[in-house]
Amino acid sequence: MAVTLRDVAQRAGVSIKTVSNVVHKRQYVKDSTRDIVQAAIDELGYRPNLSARSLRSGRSGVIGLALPEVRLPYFAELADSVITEAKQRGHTVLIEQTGAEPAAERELLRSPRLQLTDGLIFSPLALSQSDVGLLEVDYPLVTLGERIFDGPCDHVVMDNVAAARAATEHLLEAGCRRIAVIGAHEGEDQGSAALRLRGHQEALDAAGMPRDDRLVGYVGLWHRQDGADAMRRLLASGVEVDGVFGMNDTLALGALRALQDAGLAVPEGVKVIGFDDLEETRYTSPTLSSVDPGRMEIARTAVRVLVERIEERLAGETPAPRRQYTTSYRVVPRESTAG
Amino acid sequence: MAVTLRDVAQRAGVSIKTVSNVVHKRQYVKDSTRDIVQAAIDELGYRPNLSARSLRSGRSGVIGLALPEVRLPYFAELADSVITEAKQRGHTVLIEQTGAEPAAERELLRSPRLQLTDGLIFSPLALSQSDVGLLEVDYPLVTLGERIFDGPCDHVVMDNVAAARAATEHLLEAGCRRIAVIGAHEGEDQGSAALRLRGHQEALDAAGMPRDDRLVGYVGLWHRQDGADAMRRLLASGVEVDGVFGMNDTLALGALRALQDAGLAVPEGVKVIGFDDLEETRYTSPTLSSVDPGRMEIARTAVRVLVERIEERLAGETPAPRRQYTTSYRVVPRESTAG
DNA sequence: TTGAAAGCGCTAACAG
DNA sequence: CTGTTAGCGCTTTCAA
Repeated sequence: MAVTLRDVAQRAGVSIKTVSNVVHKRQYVKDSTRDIVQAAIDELGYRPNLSARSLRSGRSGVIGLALPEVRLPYFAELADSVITEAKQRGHTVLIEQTGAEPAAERELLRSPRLQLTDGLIFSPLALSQSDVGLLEVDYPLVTLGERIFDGPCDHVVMDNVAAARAATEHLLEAGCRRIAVIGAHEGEDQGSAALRLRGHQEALDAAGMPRDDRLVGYVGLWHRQDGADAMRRLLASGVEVDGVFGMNDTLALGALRALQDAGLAVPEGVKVIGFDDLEETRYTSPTLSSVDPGRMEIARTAVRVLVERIEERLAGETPAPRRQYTTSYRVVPRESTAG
Repeated sequence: MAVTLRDVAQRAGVSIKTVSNVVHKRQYVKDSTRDIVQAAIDELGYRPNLSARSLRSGRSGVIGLALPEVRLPYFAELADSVITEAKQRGHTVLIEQTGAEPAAERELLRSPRLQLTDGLIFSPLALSQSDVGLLEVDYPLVTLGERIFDGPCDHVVMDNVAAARAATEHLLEAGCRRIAVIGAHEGEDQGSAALRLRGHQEALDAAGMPRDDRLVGYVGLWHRQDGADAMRRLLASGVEVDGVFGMNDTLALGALRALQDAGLAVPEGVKVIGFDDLEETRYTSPTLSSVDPGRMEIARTAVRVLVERIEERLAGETPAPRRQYTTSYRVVPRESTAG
């Protein structure tokens, strides 16, 4: 079966401690000994048993990433960034999908499935302030997004209000006066949808433009289909529209499709901006203006903070106070808001 | 620190074996005992240490999934399917990205990073027949795709030649006579690109159409940009085109964009079909015809076969012979090949 | 610079 | 039905 430290030690004629020292590239091993041991390792094809190492040392080198669904482009790109960053730091990533279901999100945090993970990066969609107690867990946890403001854990967040405000300001500068916003959630007041809606309204207010409820497109999820459906309903209602802010790119692309189906030219008749700066926005027709939420920075920060917590914990230090990290965003103008 | 079986046993006044029996929902536990133990588990918030369980039992409940990059939509959707299917069977998924680099793919198979994984689903891009020896590993391994025909492991594959042939036949039936194919790899003869090119050519041959090298678009990768660039080169060369087969949807969407930039109407002037049936093909403008490669079936089969191998191995059975599984495909006509 | 030995938390064989 | 106990492979004092 598997080759163990003991096998290598026997082959090399040394103790397992010495082999362990070689494996971990520790000093205090005579060069000649190291060579002999290394040769034995290579011959036998020794690979450390990570379960045993993890049991003994208390760390597995695996971090968990919980998100709604990886097939949604934003989360696919986020997962990519997290995996890449984690690899840099010698960690692998285990992915848990919550399907954006509140029950699944709540269960996840207590799930034994995470037990061989050193810590968790969690992008909740459905949790709200009332679930804040659930975030009191006995392992390192970093949350992403803005659902939970005052959780007991570190938190990486983008300024959704300001970013959304910038998106709508961009449409205003492009001359739009009847701006629809697609992606609102009925009755929500602290999720991404609520914050982006607020930013949108702040931009309108600052420009002295009236808020018009008929220009708010409510949706269930933030998929393409939802964007298309909401846009169709808006158009069918007969309300006049010359600009659309999609709360994410997939919504905006769905809306774009609905506009084109209705014979409206983008950007000539209606201008459209999305949010997330997905790769595909560079290849649609027209290319889609968007807000870059600083995905790489979010991933990098989350992984860094999590790894710091893991190490702090392992060292038995008293935990530093929880922090909130705010990343930066920027508007990326493309064809859909040109001219 | 963490609550162990021993703690629970002490609290409940039973032995750890009994607690273990309760945790594993085994029979032969008196109801009254079970209740007491369960109460202790809940009170103490016991969660099994999976590292220890894994060390002892030889299985971690984690399967590895190695792919080029999750941010590529096809792989994002594949990962989603694999994760969903694995969850059904009580496994979690650890993702490794190879970045489509040969060296990374080769290293991965020997990497200790996979050591706490029960088995691996591997979607290689750069390995070739000469690397077949690398696939001789001492853990359960299932490969996806068609790079390696005669590997020593189970293999889930779609019939690329037939599927590509069907795509080009679809264009021929729609009346195309000058069909470009985008995505060929220079000098390759056994990867997806080569197989899909072959299928394309078979369709031309069967229809008695000439092969025209000027209609073959060579690319480096299969990203949108590559599709757009290849299409632009083709158009710039002055060759006549009335149909385009993109070897995957992102290539096709890049090409679509290039066609539209050149003022060509799709589908009126040029018809376009892709491959992968990504969700976004339903929302582009025009919607993109594609070939559904049976992603769910691929994922489901791969996970099932892998889990079977893991169990076979755990039971100490002599391994059944390696098998190849071929999944089904179908052409999905949409607006880009209509009329 | 190297060796001996304890034990991380759990499973399962064996005993009662 | 329930308890006892021997390791799984590794890390890590503590000695030598």
